[in-house]
Amino acid sequence: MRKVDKESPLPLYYQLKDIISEMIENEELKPDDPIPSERELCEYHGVSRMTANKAITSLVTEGVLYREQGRGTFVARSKEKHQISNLLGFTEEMRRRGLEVSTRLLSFRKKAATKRLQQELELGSDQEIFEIIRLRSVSGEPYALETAYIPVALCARLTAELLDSRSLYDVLNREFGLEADYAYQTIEPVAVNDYESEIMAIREGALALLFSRRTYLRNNVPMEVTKAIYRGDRYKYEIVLKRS
Amino acid sequence: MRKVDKESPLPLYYQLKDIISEMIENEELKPDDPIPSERELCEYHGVSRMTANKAITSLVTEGVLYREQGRGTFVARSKEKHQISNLLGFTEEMRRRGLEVSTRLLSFRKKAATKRLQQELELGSDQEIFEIIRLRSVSGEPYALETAYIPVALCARLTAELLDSRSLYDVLNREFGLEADYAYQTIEPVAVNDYESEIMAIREGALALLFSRRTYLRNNVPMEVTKAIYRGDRYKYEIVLKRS
DNA sequence: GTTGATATGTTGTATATACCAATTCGACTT
DNA sequence: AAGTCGAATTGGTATATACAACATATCAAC
Repeated sequence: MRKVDKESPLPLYYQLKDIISEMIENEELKPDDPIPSERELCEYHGVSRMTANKAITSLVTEGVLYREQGRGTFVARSKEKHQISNLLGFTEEMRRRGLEVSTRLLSFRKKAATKRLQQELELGSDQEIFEIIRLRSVSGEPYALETAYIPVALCARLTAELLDSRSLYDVLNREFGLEADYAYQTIEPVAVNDYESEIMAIREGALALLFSRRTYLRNNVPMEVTKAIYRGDRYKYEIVLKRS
Repeated sequence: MRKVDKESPLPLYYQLKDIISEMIENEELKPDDPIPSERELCEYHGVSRMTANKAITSLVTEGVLYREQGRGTFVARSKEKHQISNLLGFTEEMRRRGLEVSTRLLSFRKKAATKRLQQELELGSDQEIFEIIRLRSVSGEPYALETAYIPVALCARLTAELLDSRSLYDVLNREFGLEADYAYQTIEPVAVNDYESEIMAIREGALALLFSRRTYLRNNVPMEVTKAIYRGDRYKYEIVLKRS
């Protein structure tokens, strides 16, 4: 094990954190292995126990280690698996799972916002929105019907051509510098209606999930409102819940 | 300002955290207000500076406060809007919204785990599980039907009486020291079946959401598997998505 | 063999103290 | 009026120590 450098300007507890993290990355310490006890660490490195304690506490709050009183401190199982970035568009989400996705643009038009959309997007009564309706498919099979509403003010130069081959999030990000920061989403069970069943080639009244999402930019400006119908027989929504 | 209670079994730093959090919630301290300096806090409460420091450090890592060296420690701008604690049991979640909730225990028994549950809970073939079926109501109206499976090994002393008046998470936490750390959850649309429709007093075939959840402890040991049916006409699942 | 006390090791919390580093602000100088 | 210096205040880090709470192994007594 490397030792801390007392001459370094870096805090001792910080160096100790690095040393332990490094040993885990090098697999000198594997998941569920006990790390040296606090007393061993402070004797070995010539620091006080509080300093070792601080380094370990920090790694515990980061989820790298876990403690059990009276037993010791152990390496947590890799968290990578549990980290699902859940602010991805549909395309990115599916690609992640290694599936071939395609999107067909069904409708693209500029229109006045309804009262409800005005509220949700925090718009004045004279501001227009884009309405973008797209059909999502995986391996050629329809999967979801998505309608997005975006204030024209945010991306006036948006055209149907831009959306033709690329994902909405990608276009908004690269062409207009719009980056989603957070979103509110609700999920409800619904039965698909006439139009939806025809488009998605499923029977009318079949089960589906309705996702209603409001996405915001970093400065808390609403970026888009999306209503999406996902086929219940193909799609299962997965999320990871974490303790505060 | 309330003072810490030296006779309390709760750690001093923990009490101090609560006191500061409380003052923020009561708006005695508003965003960007400075909180008392560490030295003031330790004199006022009669604790050492390290203890005050520990309380503050903890709140800083939680994002409640932020520090500026040489200037002081300040209340962070409210994250509340974006912070949905999504690892709450049903009871806590509804109470947060100010609704009156009740739970009726329909069934409580010890049984052998199915193959599938053995896998999900990482159990050996001889290990038993508790099956807990509960009906959730809001204002006396049935709302959700929840079936939880928990390894007997984790809470052998669990009884129906314990669950009678308290929430499952509360009992597991306080009586057995089991604290949920993270969970995987899937959501699907379903039509309620015969049994479910009768219990929940809705029409057979009505729309509902099926939540399947696998909850883990901090050491990545599976704690419970839950299948819950939520009435679609009453329940809308809300989540907040954040950028990585 | 089982039980129970004891010793030892672990983390959890807390104190008292010390010095360092960044900021603020007033007093003083120019 | 502007700049400079230094004292005071704030958080940042570190030490040495102590006792509590919990877990586990060991060994003696039954």
